[in-house]
Amino acid sequence: MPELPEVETTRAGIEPHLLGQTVAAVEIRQPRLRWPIDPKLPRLLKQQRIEQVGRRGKYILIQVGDGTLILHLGMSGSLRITDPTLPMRKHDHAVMTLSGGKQLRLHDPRRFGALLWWEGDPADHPLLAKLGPEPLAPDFDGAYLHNASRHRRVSIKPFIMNSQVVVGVGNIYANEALFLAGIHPGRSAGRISRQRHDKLAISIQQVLRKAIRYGGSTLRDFVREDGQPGYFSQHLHVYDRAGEACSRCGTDIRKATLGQRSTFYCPRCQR
DNA sequence: ACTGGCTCCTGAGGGC
DNA sequence: TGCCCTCAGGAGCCAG
Repeated sequence: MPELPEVETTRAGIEPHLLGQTVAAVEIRQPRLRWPIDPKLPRLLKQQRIEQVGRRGKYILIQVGDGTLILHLGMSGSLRITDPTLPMRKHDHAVMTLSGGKQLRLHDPRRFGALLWWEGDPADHPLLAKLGPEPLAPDFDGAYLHNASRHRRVSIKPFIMNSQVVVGVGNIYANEALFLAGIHPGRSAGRISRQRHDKLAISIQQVLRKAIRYGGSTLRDFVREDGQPGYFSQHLHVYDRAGEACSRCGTDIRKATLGQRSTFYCPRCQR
């Protein structure tokens, strides 16, 4: 399930294949994603030169001459760079053929992803305008988290998963970061001290940086642009480890539901 | 202004 | 072997 590390792994993987290339053709095979793909997209992109492959939160931004292709992988999406002769797979919903001959294919079985066209500054797009800071940027720290959480009663886990608070932290890394910080996922965000928010901000950055180094986490279907899985899954301390011994104290990892999401934590290490 | 619940979708996995 | 059920989840949207 693509969170920031998986999206960044994908972005960095496709970037060298796209930069400076021209879009030769775009084929929409299944327009019904989270929002319908604009039928004009192939025409809008044709002959456009790819100038930048960026990222904002979990959105990949492919900037061409006249605008930006905004791409979200949802929970089951992946992008691959392939040879055009490779047969299409089920759920290959959109295909971009590049001037150099390779193809960029969007594969997304659950179709929670999105492929949108935007002319103008991507930061002004309604989906991006209200996003919180990037967790790996200097403006994200304990002071910010502490300030943003005052008088908020929501549990800390859904709080850090809220993209208006900070982008890119999904269920896996929220669980992991709270474990590293020793904070119980159900604790009210507004009742966490400045010092513990410092530790949480650092833990979020640590777990995301490390996951990016390992190419993200592959649980079910995430693959990199070359089809390889990510290798961070084996470094997860609590996620999907209910009943296993805590790596720090040996207590059984517990599973609970918080904000309709599976939550894993060590009842002894996390308070 | 917040908060929690619902929703989209398909495939994996478990029970019988 | 096959069928049915449950669960997984990003994030917009809505009601209270």
